[in-house]
Amino acid sequence: MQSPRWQRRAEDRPREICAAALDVFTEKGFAAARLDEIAKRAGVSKGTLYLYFKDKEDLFRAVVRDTVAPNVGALRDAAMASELPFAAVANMFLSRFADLAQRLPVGAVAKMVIGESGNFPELAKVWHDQVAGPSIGLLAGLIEKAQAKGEVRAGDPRLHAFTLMGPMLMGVIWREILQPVGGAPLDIEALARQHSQTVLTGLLAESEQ
Amino acid sequence: MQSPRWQRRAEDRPREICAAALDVFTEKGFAAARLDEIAKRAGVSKGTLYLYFKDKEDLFRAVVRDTVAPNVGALRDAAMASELPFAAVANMFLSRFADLAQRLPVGAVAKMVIGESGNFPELAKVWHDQVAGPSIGLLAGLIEKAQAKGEVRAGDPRLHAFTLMGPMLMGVIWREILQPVGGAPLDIEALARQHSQTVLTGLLAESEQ
DNA sequence: TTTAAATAACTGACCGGTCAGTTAGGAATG
DNA sequence: CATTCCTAACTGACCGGTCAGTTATTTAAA
Repeated sequence: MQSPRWQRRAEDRPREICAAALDVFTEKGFAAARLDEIAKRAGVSKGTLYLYFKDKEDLFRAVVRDTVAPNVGALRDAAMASELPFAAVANMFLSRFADLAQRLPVGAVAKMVIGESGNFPELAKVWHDQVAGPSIGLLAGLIEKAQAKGEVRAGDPRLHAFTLMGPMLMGVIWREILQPVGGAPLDIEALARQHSQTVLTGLLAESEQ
Repeated sequence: MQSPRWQRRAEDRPREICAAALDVFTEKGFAAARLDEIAKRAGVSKGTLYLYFKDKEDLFRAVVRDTVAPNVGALRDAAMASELPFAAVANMFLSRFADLAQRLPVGAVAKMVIGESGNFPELAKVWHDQVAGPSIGLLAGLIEKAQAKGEVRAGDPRLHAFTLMGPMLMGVIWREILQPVGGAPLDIEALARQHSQTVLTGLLAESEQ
């Protein structure tokens, strides 16, 4: 009595397929990703993909959306505590981001969005409108308020936001792209800690300022 | 008396083809780029591509190499003046990078390397070994020296280098990926100026430190 | 027994790469 | 200076493999 050749699992399939697709899409990019490969990794035949997704593009979008969606709210929360001193908020924001980047494939999705931004402008748009834009905007807003209270030095709040977030993005990309080809390992959490300390009070030794 | 259907220009062809290929590869990525499209933009027939390049992959590598190569030395020079105070060196480094990013398609190449890093690991390796690694290493070295002289505060020099360069990378990516889909325009030079000021002496107002 | 789920064989468009043929334009000749 | 010859440079139709998407068929399970 051999086990059945396959089982009907309409509930789990979409998730499993998305997971497999995320792997392949991030490894190869959209165009070079093979549906046969995705099906194989999902433990399913190619035809099955078409039971749950209209076509390759539909699957790609589903993958990005499902992986991005959970992130959206998480960071906003970190800024709710806007009564705290700016230093504390910035600290919290950075460590929250680092935590997120540990558990979710932030780097992988970023890589996909960057790599396919030419072929899927609306995908880059989703990323901008729902992730990067709001995050930067939020930060810039916080910074502006803190400036009004005299907590943060003068300067374009948006550029300050880049100063704050840039190293984290660079860290994520380093891990995703360069670490696999021999780049020295990078501890994102350590980066978040040291960067938040450094950026707030300056890279220069106090005696030099 | 009509002008000839084509001209023999063996000297210029490779450059022209590379330029066209850079455009198409950065727009579409490697897999989605069509050789017919590249040939068309280079004002040449598809067969001509094969007179100068072995195959699509050879062309791709040539494009990346030719575009990356000129950059390699440029930044190193900025650090030669290592007798100057660290603040001056950092300033020079950042503004030099911004200048470079204005004139060369740094963002476009970065996008290509990131997007195709899965399919061309050795390309990511070239980028790491010849561009990112040395730059970070150079910066980290400078920082370490400056720390020894008491100019720069304690902390992992490499992480400090991320703090310094991250925002610039983020700026380049923002311009390349998000600005075209509605992201607010970003002035890289302004970013370099403000960031170098800010990061050296701290984001917090002096009264808060 | 019915039907929804899944498969595996199939199709056809598309595109990287080839190559037989064409042309520009310089060199040799008168 | 005109003419002929020669070949590197170039073209574009074509071929064969690949792969997204379809369909006829089989099977699990209600």
